[in-house]
Amino acid sequence: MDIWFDLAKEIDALTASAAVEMEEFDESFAPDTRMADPRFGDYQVNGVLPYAKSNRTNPRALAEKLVARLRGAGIDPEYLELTIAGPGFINFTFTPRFLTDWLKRYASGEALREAASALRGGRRTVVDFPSANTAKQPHIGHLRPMVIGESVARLLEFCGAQTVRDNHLGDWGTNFGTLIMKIKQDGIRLEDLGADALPLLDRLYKEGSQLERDNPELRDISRAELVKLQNSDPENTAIWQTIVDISKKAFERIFAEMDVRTDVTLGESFYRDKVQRVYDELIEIGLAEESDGALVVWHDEVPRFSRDNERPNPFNIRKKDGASNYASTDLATVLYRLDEFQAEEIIYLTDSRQRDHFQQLFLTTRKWFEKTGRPLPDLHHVWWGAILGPDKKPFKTKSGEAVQLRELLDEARSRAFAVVTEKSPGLPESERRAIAESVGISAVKYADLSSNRTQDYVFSWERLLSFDGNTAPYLLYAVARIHSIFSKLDGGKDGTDEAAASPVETETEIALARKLIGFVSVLKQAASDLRPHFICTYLFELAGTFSSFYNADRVLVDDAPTRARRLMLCRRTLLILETGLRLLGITPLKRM
RNA sequence: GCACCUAUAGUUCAAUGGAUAGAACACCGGCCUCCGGAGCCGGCGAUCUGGGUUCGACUCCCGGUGGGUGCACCA
Repeated sequence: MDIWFDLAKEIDALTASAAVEMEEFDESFAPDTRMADPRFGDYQVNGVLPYAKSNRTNPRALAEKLVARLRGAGIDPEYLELTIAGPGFINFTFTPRFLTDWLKRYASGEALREAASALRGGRRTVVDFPSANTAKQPHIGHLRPMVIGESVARLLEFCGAQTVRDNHLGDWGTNFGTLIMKIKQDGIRLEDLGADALPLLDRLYKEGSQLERDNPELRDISRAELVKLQNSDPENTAIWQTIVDISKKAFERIFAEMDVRTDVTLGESFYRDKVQRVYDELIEIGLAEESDGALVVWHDEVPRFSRDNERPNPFNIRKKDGASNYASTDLATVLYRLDEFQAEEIIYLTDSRQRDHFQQLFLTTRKWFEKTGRPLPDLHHVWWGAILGPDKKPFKTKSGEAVQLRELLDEARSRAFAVVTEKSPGLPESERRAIAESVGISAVKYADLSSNRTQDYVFSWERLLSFDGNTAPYLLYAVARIHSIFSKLDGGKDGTDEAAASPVETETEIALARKLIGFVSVLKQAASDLRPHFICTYLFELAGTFSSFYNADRVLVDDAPTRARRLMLCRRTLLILETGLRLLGITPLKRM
């Protein structure tokens, strides 16, 4: 029997093929393999229960037969034990020998990555994030797209996807009309602004919008400025370009601090000459039609997008003044990603408020590509809930403004510095600063990742910087602690040979080994649901399982095989913890 | 008004239709001459409400209640 990597998949396949050869089963049988409660085993096959029910046979007896067949079908009893429980659950438990061999087989980051790369084997995937805005200072609303997007991209890449990380910059919207109007009205010379340009632009836009609310006739001026921009008017284009450059620089600084990487930045403006083709095609195939002067797509089969609604909500792909909007550019973007990147999958990361937009985008794209004979990439919208303050309302400053990202990160650093100084007063200040930098940013990221993204979560400095509980500091500490075990051994070398390690033996060793091999299933789940919190939950549990082991079983003992296997468990825990943290976009520390 | 999301211990979060609903914080009680005490072990304590489907429901369906969000020319 091989040392399987994807254990659930192998068990599922083995069970299915055993059943195929039995007259008691037909094709409708699905093993339904899943991770089991450790009390019962490592994996469980539950599919016998519903199958027996629909075929009116005794599930327990059926399970007995299936297990007998499996025992004769290549399952090595030295590696894997099968038992039946209750009404017909089949439990699979890997033996200490298998656990130990698995740990020896998947011994490095490279080995894990290589094995995992089969999960998405080269799939060409565009990850659309973090889609920053222009003319706006980075604020807390930009946190989740960066943090969740980076982690999702890393998860996919670890699983072997070939990704293009595309920062789909919001650089072509109606807001430029307002902004240009205000800039001209105030006679502002952007080239004189220097370093404080972005906060000023942010303010100008807010003031401009307010002016429009007070004087509706200004909206026509703004609209005219936007149309001029879209028609390549040199003056407006120059203003626009300056604004975009200022914004990009500010965001690039934040990306660097947050360790967010994108491959390309193809903003909405990039598609300005590509929307006409979309209009033409959608009109030609009869998908788009005029409504109140705008060009729209109705999806009558979905009640809330249908034309006979009380409050109609069509997919508006061209405004009545002829200008494009984000629906136009998003459609052009899908086509570009298909033509240029041969995208097989596109993943969009935005907050929950854009769910309707993406649903309409996906419906429209599907009909459009079907009619024109194009392959349809898998389209996914990865969305999330809001960050709430202690009062359970959206997290804001005391004056009701959005919290600036710069201020948030600075506060994370200074709070982390205070904590690190309290815990490790002996370290030199420069090192405490460096640790605080990492702990602070990691803590903010981890808080954002550790709960199910579709839920709102409550932001609390105290909790996210705590060294107890499911937090970044706790996990970073667990990593540092294991590093220290090895740094004490002969200058970092443990002087033992893993091949000499005997099979895991004590209850706590076995529990830890089983937890470690469970990483693969968790990785798969996180990558297929695009939910990083599965990784967080797992790492936190792993750290706890390790603590129990480390407390119960002394590592540095004289007996060589025992010492070797316990050191191997330490090394592998470290490997999985560090691998997992990196998948979250967090760089582990060696000392803290 | 219509639609979507959501409701789990005192609090913050888990739980691909599976076995006794898990953690952490807080609270209470134990352990250890402890390889980093930023430790280990245990206790207390919860599925908003009413129906339904299912061998099996926190999970799926229907009706309430509370909270959030969205409803074309903003992105």
